[in-house]
Amino acid sequence: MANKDYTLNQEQVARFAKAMGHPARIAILGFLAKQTECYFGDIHEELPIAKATVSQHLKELKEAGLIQGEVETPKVKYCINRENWQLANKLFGEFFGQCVCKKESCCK
Amino acid sequence: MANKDYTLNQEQVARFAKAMGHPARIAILGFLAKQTECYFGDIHEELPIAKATVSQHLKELKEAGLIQGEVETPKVKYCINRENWQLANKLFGEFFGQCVCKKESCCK
DNA sequence: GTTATTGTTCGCAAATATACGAACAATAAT
DNA sequence: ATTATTGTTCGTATATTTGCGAACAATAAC
Repeated sequence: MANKDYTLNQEQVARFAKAMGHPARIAILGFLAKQTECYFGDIHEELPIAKATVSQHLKELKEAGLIQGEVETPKVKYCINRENWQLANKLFGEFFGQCVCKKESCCK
Repeated sequence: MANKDYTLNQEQVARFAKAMGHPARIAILGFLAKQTECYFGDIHEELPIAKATVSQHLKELKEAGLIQGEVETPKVKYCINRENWQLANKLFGEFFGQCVCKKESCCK
């Protein structure tokens, strides 16, 4: 084992990836990405899961920084966190772009 | 709840993302992406975890299709699965690109 | 003050994920 | 045949994730 520990970049990419690692959360993000109107109820209607579960997924996405929410009593409005969305886009782009295997395979 | 179920695209993105949702696996992918020589021992040396755990992470990455391995007794050579790497790159690019929040925020 | 609406939080159960050491498998070297 | 090298698999322990219904909170409407 070498110098141990992971870089901040690796941790950040993994954090974003982990948040995106469930179809329901991908569906939520995709839904939010396509609009500017975005209430909890609308999101819930799009998904085949209970509202408690939806709320939990939203919480995880929020903690990962990919979305944000604001209360408009009695509703709650969610949307993409634009800044972190762009950061994630950049990090994933760099991550995939670093592969030397663009033209030739490594293994056979 | 609407039409239920997730699309194949959503499932695939989530599957790739889930596989990338751990710093050790991000480190492994990053390491592999930068070379054409890539034996288990080299990967293990880069990581702060036991070989059994490394082997397990490699298995997950292989099952997700992001890497592939071939035995060169007594060693095992791993590398990026070029085809799926490019697919992942494409899917993530499209995913992040679909956001309408490129120039204006949705929420305040 | 009830009642209705909209979401969140709590408590729980079941399933997965993470990590490790020990045992094992396959070959090569002695 | 023993021994050494390189990884995988097994068994196990612990932690996290996923999912749900029920209870709760915050307003608004009556």
